[in-house]
Amino acid sequence: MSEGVEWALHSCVNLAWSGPDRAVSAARLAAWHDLPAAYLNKQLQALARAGILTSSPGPRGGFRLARPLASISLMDVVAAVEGPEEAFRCTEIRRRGPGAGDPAAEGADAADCAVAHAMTRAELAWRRALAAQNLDEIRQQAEQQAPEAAGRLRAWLAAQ
Amino acid sequence: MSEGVEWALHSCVNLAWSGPDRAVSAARLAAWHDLPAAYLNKQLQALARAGILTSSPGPRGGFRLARPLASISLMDVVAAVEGPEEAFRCTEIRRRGPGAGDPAAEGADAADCAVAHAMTRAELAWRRALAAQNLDEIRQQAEQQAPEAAGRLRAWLAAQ
DNA sequence: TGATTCTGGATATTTAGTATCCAGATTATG
DNA sequence: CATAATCTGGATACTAAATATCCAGAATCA
Repeated sequence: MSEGVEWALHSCVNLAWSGPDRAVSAARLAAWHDLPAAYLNKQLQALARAGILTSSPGPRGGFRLARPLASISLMDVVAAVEGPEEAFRCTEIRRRGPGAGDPAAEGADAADCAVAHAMTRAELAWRRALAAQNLDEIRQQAEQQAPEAAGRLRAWLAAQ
Repeated sequence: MSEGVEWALHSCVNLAWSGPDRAVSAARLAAWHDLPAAYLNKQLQALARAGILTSSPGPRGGFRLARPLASISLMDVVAAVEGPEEAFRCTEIRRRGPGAGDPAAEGADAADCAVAHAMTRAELAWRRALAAQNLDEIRQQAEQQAPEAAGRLRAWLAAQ
């Protein structure tokens, strides 16, 4: 799993803390946690393409949340950053070499590989668990641990 | 997820099909599905270190299952091949840059990052789903789809 | 004794992830 | 209108991890 997921999740919470009326540039979001600005910008673009953020160019431009945190699941963010591919990808080794069965008997509509089927089932459990958690829950827990976090971010943004 | 997981799962089922009394060399297991022998050997070594397979050198040597398929879960194999690290690893970006809170206030025993906590919860669901499935279930499903698979493998091994 | 095979380390190759840079388009501000 | 700030997307470079090969040593069987 790429680091971009961690950056994206924190950035979304930071955007919520920064308030609904201001856009925050990729450069400032990156500086807040000392991340590479140009690379974080790529992740934020992916979030914007996925409809999680909106973006606007120009002075006073930047990124902001496209919808309330409570309506953004971890799955939404992971899918936006990591893409649609499954972590386990079946390469159909059972169809290669002497172990490959009779191609005619199996045909194009052969049943799914039992190994791939089992791995996919586990991955679905992971996706369900991601979809069951939303960013507002994360924000609440983070605020319990550090109630001053939102205020510090807003103060720092105002001073930039 | 590395391809080694797919190879390892298929190889375990193939070892079950090859019968309990014979060891199969890495070279033959690899040839059966046209895999790189030396590299598959590395995965099999990992399975042996994890107690899933046993290995013996010399002529008539090779790998065999250390215990019944039904007592080997997908989680066992994935852990053996992929290692103990979590797919999502928290790099604690919240502690870097201006966004880092007062280090004294947080200290060494600071609460877990809310983002990491949520991602870990999803990963636990994945692990549970892997642990809930064993290799014998996979073998049974594969035999339903291709009842002749075990016989073909044994015949091919005998001809080697 | 010789052939077979695992073991583990060293090394090379390939791919994916990380990171930077730039030219173009858009927009706020003075 | 001119300037500066910012996103967009492509091109490119760098780094780390996965993939793959090779070899010397030890164990084992015939």
